[in-house]
Amino acid sequence: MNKPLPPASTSELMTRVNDIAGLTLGEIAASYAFNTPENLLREKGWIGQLIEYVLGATAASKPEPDFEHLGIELKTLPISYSGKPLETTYVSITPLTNLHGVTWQNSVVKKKLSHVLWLPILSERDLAPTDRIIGNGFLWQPSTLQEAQLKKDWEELTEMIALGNIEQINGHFGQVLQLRPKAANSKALTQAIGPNGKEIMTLPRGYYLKTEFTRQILAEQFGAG
DNA sequence: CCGTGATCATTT
DNA sequence: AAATGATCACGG
Repeated sequence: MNKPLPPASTSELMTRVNDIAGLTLGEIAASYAFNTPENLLREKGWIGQLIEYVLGATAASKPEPDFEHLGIELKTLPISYSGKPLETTYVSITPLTNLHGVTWQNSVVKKKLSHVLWLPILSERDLAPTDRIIGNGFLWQPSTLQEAQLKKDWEELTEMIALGNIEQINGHFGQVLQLRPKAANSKALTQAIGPNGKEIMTLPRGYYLKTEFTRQILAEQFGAG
């Protein structure tokens, strides 16, 4: 099977999304000769990469929306049998230096989350990757309230980073957006601002959406209860 | 090392 | 069980 081309329009993209709903990852992987691992221990991003391929995403490994010409970011969302998110959702790497002039409006987080294609995947751990089931994908843009929540957390976290307090931040900061390590391992280091503006080296961090936030997005789309 | 794709594993 | 911290693969 040839590599899928980028969808020409949003409606074509959503047609493809609807076409794969209900299929297992094993079924679509077989269609595209995509290797399927026994587990995700060593290929944690496999599901996202498979879906990107099948839908014709273009911006792999680039800090751009997955569908550049459509301005849409693709996020797979692992869900439980009861339809709740199983994991937080990675958004982007966290800038730790050169924060002068950075605002919510021009932030990478706002840019990334401005238009998202959520694709729930029934992904309980007792299901092998090949047996996991693709759900109903949908387009989403943050509501006024959601954006206000994101903005508040982002501004608080960014201020702490800019004031040299990165080492005080842990995963419990933020109502909907949190900061957590995002690195190869705990020995990876990157430059950051320390106390008194002194340069320090610290673990690279990423922005993540908490599960309660994505649970609400699913509830709005599919109905609570 | 950075940034993409995330989930695993341990702690609470 | 849920939340936080640690980790895996890959292209550049």
